[in-house]
Amino acid sequence: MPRLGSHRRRLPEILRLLALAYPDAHCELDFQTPFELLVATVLSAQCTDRRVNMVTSRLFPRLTGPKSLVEMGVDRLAEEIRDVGLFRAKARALVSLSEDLIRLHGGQVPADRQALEALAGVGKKTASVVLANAFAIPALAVDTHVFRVSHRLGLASAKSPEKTAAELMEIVPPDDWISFHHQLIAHGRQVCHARSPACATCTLLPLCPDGRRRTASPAVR
DNA sequence: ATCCCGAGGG
DNA sequence: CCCTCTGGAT
Repeated sequence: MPRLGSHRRRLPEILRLLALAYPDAHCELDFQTPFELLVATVLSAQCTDRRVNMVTSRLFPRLTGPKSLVEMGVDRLAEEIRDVGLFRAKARALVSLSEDLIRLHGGQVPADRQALEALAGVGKKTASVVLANAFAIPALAVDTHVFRVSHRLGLASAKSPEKTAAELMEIVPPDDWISFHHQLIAHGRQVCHARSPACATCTLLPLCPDGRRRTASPAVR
């Protein structure tokens, strides 16, 4: 069995195969404005995008901007978003977030990482999603899928999501960050599952150190 | 039981 | 670093 080269040699092929397998990978959250995406992303913690979209399809028609959420208040908002789980914490975060937007940015969502991460309830992950999908600014959010899949592919070795993001941004061209992010998530959801990855059907198997380990015949070890 | 594109607080 | 917040799907 031939050895796998360094990631620098494998990366272009990995990017090519991912683009081939997931040509339409994109943000699965429904939104019309940066503010709607920000709200949807906060709601998406520990919850499927499908469920977030069910909740926001009821919520968004009644929102004009952050002012609407402040006026709605934590308790009423919590009832509206109950189905996404963590609803009290998320309602509190969304109202504080809306107050921050009004106070600091005239109710507009800033297209700037530092400003985004300074908002209540917005961390690196949420900031990256908003930058990439609302403003088309290259960002590489490392969520649970990106972390797991990039490690299995041997593209990253850091133990924290932040350091993993740094490793990936070092080797992936900025123009590919957004699509790479969506493709790794699609792959993580559909094939490279946390528990038992479907290596047998994975088109990346020849390029994946972990997959080859998993599928190697026991006789040779 | 375990998982879902997290963030804040201790 | 660990815990908590939370409900629905599988």
